[in-house]
Amino acid sequence: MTIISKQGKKFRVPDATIHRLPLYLDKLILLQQAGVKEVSSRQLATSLDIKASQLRHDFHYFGGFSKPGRPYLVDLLVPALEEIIGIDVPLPMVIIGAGHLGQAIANYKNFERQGFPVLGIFDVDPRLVGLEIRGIPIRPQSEMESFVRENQVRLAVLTVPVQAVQEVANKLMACGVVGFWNFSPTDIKVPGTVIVRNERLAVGLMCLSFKTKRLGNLELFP
Amino acid sequence: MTIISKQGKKFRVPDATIHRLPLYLDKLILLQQAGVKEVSSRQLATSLDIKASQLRHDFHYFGGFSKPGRPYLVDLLVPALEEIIGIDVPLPMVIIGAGHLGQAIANYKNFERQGFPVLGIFDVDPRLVGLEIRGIPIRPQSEMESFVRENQVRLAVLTVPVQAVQEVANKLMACGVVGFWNFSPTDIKVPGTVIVRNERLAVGLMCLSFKTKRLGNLELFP
DNA sequence: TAGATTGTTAATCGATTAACAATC
DNA sequence: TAGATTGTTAATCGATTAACAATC
Repeated sequence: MTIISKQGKKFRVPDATIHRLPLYLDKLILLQQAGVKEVSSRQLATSLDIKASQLRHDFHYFGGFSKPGRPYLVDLLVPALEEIIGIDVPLPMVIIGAGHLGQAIANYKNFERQGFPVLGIFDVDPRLVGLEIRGIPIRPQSEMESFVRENQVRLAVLTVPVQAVQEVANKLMACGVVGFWNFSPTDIKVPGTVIVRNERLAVGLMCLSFKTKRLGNLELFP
Repeated sequence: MTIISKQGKKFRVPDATIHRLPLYLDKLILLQQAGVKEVSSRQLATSLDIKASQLRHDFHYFGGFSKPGRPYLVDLLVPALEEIIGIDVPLPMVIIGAGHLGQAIANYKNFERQGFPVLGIFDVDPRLVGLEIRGIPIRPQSEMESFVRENQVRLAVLTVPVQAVQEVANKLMACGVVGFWNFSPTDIKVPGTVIVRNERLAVGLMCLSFKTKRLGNLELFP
């Protein structure tokens, strides 16, 4: 659902395609680590349980990565996808809210490895301030704005209570933040120049409830 | 993407619809708490930033909840949606993996309130075993299977390392688990009689990267 | 060369939106 | 009654899949 221009040309990439790019990259990195040099769209698609034509269609948005007749070169495709996704250049982030979820995210080393270093963690609770998570100190919320400005942070993780989330987001936007990873179970209002990704965990849980409770009268293969 | 039969009739509910049901319920509970008694499809849809016809179309899968000419009654719709989603009856779960994320989920009181009590938490690390989270003790992984069997647990949260996840899932399925909330960044293989919900958090982060890095050359309103 | 495979367009499928009769 | 609103079907839109020429 996004319209972007690249090298002068304008085109639209569906959200569903954007969502699949990290999955492609993931599999390709596994192949690379296994020493595999070439992979066909069919092989890669099969391992992801999708159709090869969908994979090629997705790649086509970005110009294609091989020539007709030749499979993809893993060592060429990995950095190409990394650049497309944007993780070739680190995107530092701050975490607002040092509760259990905020701490869990701060503790997850893979995010840093994948290009998302946590520069700071902030909380209003004075009992949390001063604690360290993987060497990153929890700072008082009052220092958030100056910190974000000084470090030119563009991405913020929101793990604050529902009541606080809009106000926190407003402050952050005023300091230059243009992307939010929102874990609070509510939407935030932002202008069209800001990207929000909502992770409403409870929604996933309820989808599970809906489906598991119907397993008895589910028509599995129609 | 699910085919279910209800009262003899068979019909197919799109995943997109299932996903919206919790959002409807959420707004309706807010309305209920505010003392609102009636709400039209247009009001409810507008507050969720979707079209009223989509909301009515979604409701139509479940038979409709009002009569032509009359708006929806909040006090009638809330329990109806709760029953459809399945949270009218609690769905107890166990958490496998008491790392930071597992602990964060165990700590989140709202899941219990919404009908998903955590019966047990399990981990292989003897240093974690014996600790308590909200009164729920972390148990040794070796007790997982007997516990799941004895308590007839049907839903499991997987917050174990990638290498362990398939084996853990296999064991749990053998003990009667039919739903997985999988936070490990890998797919698990299950038969068609088991539901898996993958929460690959890194994917969300990469979508944010893709989009925020293109904000400069984004055609916002085409 | 023959078989395999990509890039790319066309066909199909499914989800969203519009329209409107029925009804309060 | 007139205006509002639902349930329900039809039209539209967008995403997935199939097909195939080009090419290695």
